[in-house]
Amino acid sequence: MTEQQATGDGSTGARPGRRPTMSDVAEKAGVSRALVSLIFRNAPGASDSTRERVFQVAKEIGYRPDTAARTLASSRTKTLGVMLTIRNPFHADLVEACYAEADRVGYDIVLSTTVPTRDEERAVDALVGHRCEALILFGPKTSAAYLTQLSREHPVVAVSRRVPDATLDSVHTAEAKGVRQAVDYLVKEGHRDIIHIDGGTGPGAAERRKAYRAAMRKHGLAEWVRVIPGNHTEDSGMRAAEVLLGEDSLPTAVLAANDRCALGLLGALHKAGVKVPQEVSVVGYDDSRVAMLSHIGLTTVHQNADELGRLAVRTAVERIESPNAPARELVLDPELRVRDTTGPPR
Amino acid sequence: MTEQQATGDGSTGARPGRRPTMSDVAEKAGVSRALVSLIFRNAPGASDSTRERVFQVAKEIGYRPDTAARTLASSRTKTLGVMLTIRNPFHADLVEACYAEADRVGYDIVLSTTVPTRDEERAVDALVGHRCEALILFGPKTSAAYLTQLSREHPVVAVSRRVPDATLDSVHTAEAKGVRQAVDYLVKEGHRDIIHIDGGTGPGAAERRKAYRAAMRKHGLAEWVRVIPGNHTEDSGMRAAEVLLGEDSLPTAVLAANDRCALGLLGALHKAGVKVPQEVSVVGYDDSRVAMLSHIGLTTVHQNADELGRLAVRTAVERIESPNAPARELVLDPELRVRDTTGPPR
DNA sequence: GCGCTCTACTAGCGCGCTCTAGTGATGAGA
DNA sequence: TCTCATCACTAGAGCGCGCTAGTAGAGCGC
Repeated sequence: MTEQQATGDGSTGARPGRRPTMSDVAEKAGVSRALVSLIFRNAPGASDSTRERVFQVAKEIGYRPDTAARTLASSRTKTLGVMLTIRNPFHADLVEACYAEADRVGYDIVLSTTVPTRDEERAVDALVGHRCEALILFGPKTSAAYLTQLSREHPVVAVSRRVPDATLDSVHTAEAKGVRQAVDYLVKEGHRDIIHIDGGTGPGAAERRKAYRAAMRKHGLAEWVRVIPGNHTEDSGMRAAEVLLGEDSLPTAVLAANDRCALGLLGALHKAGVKVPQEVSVVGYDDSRVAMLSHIGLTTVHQNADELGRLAVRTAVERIESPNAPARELVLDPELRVRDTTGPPR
Repeated sequence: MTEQQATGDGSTGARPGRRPTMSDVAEKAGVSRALVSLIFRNAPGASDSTRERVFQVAKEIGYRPDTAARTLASSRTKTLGVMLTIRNPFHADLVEACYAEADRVGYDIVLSTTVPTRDEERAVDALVGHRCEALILFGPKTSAAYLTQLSREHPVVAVSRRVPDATLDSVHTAEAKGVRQAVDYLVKEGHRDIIHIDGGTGPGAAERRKAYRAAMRKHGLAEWVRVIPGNHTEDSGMRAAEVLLGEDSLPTAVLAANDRCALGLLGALHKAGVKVPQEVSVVGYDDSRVAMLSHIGLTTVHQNADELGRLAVRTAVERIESPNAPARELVLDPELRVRDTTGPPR
C-alpha cells in the first residue's frame, strides 16, 4: 500500500461546529420554526411565496431534516426495515422491488444485512432500534420461536419462508409447484435418475425436498430418489459435484437447491470435463439475475422477485395499518424456465 | 397468486400501545432514569447488584434502547454510513470487510444503496439524515463538484474512485498498475491485437483506459489500440461481443472493464461458439467472488476487497477524530490472477 | 358594526435519551 | 471531631423536531 497526500487544499473543510437546524432556517427566513416544520412536512398552511423562500434559505445553509429528531417527535417513522443477506443476488432483486413499492406508498427503507460476523438477531436489533414500523425478513433462518416472539412485538413479514402456525405474514412462492414442474419436465425428457441437492436449513429447502420426493414417487421413480445434503451457496454445489464425480456413474439430471448451488455444480462439472446438458442436466431455483450470466443459460425455476418484493412491502404496510388483522400467507406461482442446461438424458 | 389465512392465532399480537422506555425500566427497578441510562451506556458509577437488577428488569419488559433518542441526545452516533450499489457483487465483498472492521473499532454501519429508482444523492441524503459521522462511498459516480461540496460538510471516504484535487479521503487500487500487469502478461503470451472494453464513467474507468493506452504504446503496439465503449455491467460485455462478432476477425485478447463486463462477454462468446481462451483471451477486473463462479476461472486483476474495506473504515474513523488533517489517498497494489480464460493467441 | 370563516402564521410541550452538576452516605486521615 | 474523597445515585436541561392549540388579520354577509 502506498499513501499519498492529496493535492487538495489539505483539509476536508472545517465544519462550523454543528449542522444547521430548523431554527437556523426559521431565523434566516424570518418565520417561526413551526412554519418551517410544516413546510418541510409538505403540510398545508403556508403561502407559496413563504414556502419557496424557506426552501431557498434551507438550500443555502445546507439544511437537511434530522431523521432522529423527526423519528423521536412523531409517533410514525414511515420506515420499513429490510433484513437481507448481501451476498445473495436474489436478495438484490428483491431489494430493488421493495424500494420501488415503498416509494410508491411513501415509506423509507432501512437495510440491515447479515454477514458472517453479524447474525440475524443483530441485524434485526438494528432495525428495531431504528424504529422501523415493520420488519421484512428475506429468507430468515432463525427459529420459528424467535420469529413468533418477534412478530408479537412488531409487524413482521417473512419472504421466502413459511413459518407454520406462526403469527406473522409471509410471502413466498409455491415451492412444491416449482419443483414438481421441474421434475415433470425432466421425466418427460426421459430422465429417471434425477437427484436433488438440498438446501439444508435454507428458506424453502424443506418444502423443495419434500416436493422432490413426492414428485418422484408420483412418477413411479421412488427407487431413484436421492438427496445430497447441501445449502444455498456455490460451495455446496461444488462439493456435491465432488461426491458425484467420485462415484461409478453420474445421475442424468440434478435438481440443485438454488441458482448459486447450481452454478457451483456447473463450474465443478465443467472443470472435470463433464458436458452439460449432454451428460448431465442441471436445474436451478430462483432465476436470480445472475442465472442469466452463466455462459450457458441456466434452466431454473423462476421466482418473480419484483412481485415478491412488491407484495412484501404491501403486506407490511397493511399490517401496520391493521395490526390485529389475521396473519396472511401470500403464495406466488413459480414457473419453470427451460434454457440450456437441460436436455434429454445421454 | 393465492392467499391463505395462516393457521396461527389470527393476530400478530396486539402490542400494548407503546414500547417500553428507560423510565419504565427505572420505575420497575426502583432507580432513577439517569442510572438506567448510565448502566446501558456501560459507564461506571453503578453497583454490580443494581446493574444486574436493571438488566434483568429490562429483559423482562422487553426494553431496547431507542436509537433515535440516543442519537438526538448525544453528539456522537458512532455510526458510519456506507453507500453502495446492491447489484454489485464486489460491493458485497467490501461491505463484509467494513462490518468486520467497524465492529473492531466500535462503530455501527448504516447501509444505503442506489437502485435504478434511487440515485446517489438520495442514498447519501438518507445517510446524512441518520447522522452518520462519516460517509463511505463505494465507486461514486456523481460529479467531483458534488463530492467536494459534500466533503466540506461531512467526512467522506471514496472507495475505488480517485477524485483529483478533492478534499476528501480516497481508498483505491492502483488501476494503472493492474492494467499494465494484464497487458504485459498478454504481450508476453504473444498477443498484439489486444482491445479494451471501457467502463464509461464508472469508478476507475478513466484510469484503466489511460493505462491501457500507455501500456500498449510501451510495447510498441500503439497501432493496435482500440477501445470499445461500455460500462460496468454484464450488458456492456454482451453488446461488445455483438460488435466484435459482426466484424471480419476477432481480436486475440480482450481487456474487459470489470468482471461483470467480462462475464457478459464470455456468455455471448460462448453462445456464438467462440472458444475461450483458444480463440480469444479474456481478462476481467476486480476479482469479486463471483469471478470464481464462472464455469471457467476468469483471469482477472485482483483487488483486495478485505483490505479496501478495512482501510475505508479506518480512514473514516481517523478523519472523524481529526477533521482537519490533510486529505489522504490510500493506494493498494492490485495483482493479476491468471486463471483459465487466457492463453497464447491462436 | 358585528359576528363569522378562512388563511397564514406562532407558542410551546413532549418524544426518549445523554450528560453535567449536583446530593447524601460512608469511610479514611488529621 | 472535623474535613475530604469516594461511591452510588438523582435532578433536570436540552438534543431537533412534530403537532396541538391558539392568534392576528383579512374578507364577507347582514
